[in-house]
Amino acid sequence: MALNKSAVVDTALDLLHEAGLPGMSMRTLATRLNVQPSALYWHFPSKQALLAAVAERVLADVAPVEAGPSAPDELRGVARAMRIAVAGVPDGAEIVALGLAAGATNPVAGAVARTCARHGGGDRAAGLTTALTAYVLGLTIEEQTHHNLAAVDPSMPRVHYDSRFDEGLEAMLAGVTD
Amino acid sequence: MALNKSAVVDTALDLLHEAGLPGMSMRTLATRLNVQPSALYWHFPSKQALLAAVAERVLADVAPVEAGPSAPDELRGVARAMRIAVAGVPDGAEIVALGLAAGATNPVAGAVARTCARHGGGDRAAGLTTALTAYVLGLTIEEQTHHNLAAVDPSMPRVHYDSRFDEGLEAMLAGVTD
DNA sequence: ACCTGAACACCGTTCAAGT
DNA sequence: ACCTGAACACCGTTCAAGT
Repeated sequence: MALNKSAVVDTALDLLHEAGLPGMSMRTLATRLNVQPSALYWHFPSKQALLAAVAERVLADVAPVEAGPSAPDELRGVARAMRIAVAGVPDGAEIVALGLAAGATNPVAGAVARTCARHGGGDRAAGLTTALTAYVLGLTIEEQTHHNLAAVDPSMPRVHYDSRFDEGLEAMLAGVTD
Repeated sequence: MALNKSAVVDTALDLLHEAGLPGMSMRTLATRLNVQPSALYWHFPSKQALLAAVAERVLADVAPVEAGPSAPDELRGVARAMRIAVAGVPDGAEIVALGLAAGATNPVAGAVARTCARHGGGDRAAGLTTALTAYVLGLTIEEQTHHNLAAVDPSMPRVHYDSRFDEGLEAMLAGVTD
């Protein structure tokens, strides 16, 4: 049975769930696929390109947001959908940041555009997309890094990122008056 | 002349400015310091601990923000000061995210607290700190990753992150009504 | 077209031993 | 206390050669 891109991405996601990014080397990936490491380079030009493909898979799993009663309600839903997809795979936030930097299409952009079409404020769509995306990725990168550090050093204080995420999101949506 | 922590951090920052994170290995660092790689492990328990110390140095360079006429004005200044410090060193955003995850004190927290003390809204101080910090780091990580990719593949389309940063920041401060 | 085998040029980290 | 020397167990990537 021949190797192909999507089988490689599948197995990469398996390894990520088992041991995170440090456990997913081109060599462990090749071993899992019963192939030599060099075989992967026929399908992907580099590990970064492979990770970008993983990022696109993760982004494809961002749940669509149905129409809501207000713009803040819908945008809250968009941000949470992005966070759930990205936090669902170990080191997923870092991988998705790489993917977006490499030019992957950001599903938040379309969702924000639809919200602005329904509730107005289309002139701020680009800014809102940047703000929500960078916020979700920034906080989740910190969270997943913290998780990796705490796994090695259990004396580290626990931090509750889910409630911090909601707090920060509400502050963003509320804005600052004066 | 004996080695010490701050000399190691100094030289690490030199190497980061010359070649970014990929160019700053424990081995290149040791070579630059005329020492064996293993010598570094007397001063720092791991490379991550060393990078956390680099992060604290970067965070110490966040410029303090003077009192302004309004809360949004001050918070804009806080976010920009954070961005300037972090974007000023190659791969600085990723390093600072690691530092914060490891427990470094975030200068944005104090600055936001002072702004809330002056202009009110102290109940949102924690949320605003989380929102501004994660936003700055998230966008700057994407930017610096994009920069590293474009250095290897010059056919990549350029992106202007400075204007995107301002757009996203204004959207955050404005908030979403309805 | 797709993969093997073998190598190249690196990594972070450990640890006995020196001074 | 502070560092050397040498090793261990890995990396990503390349490339001739096979099928």
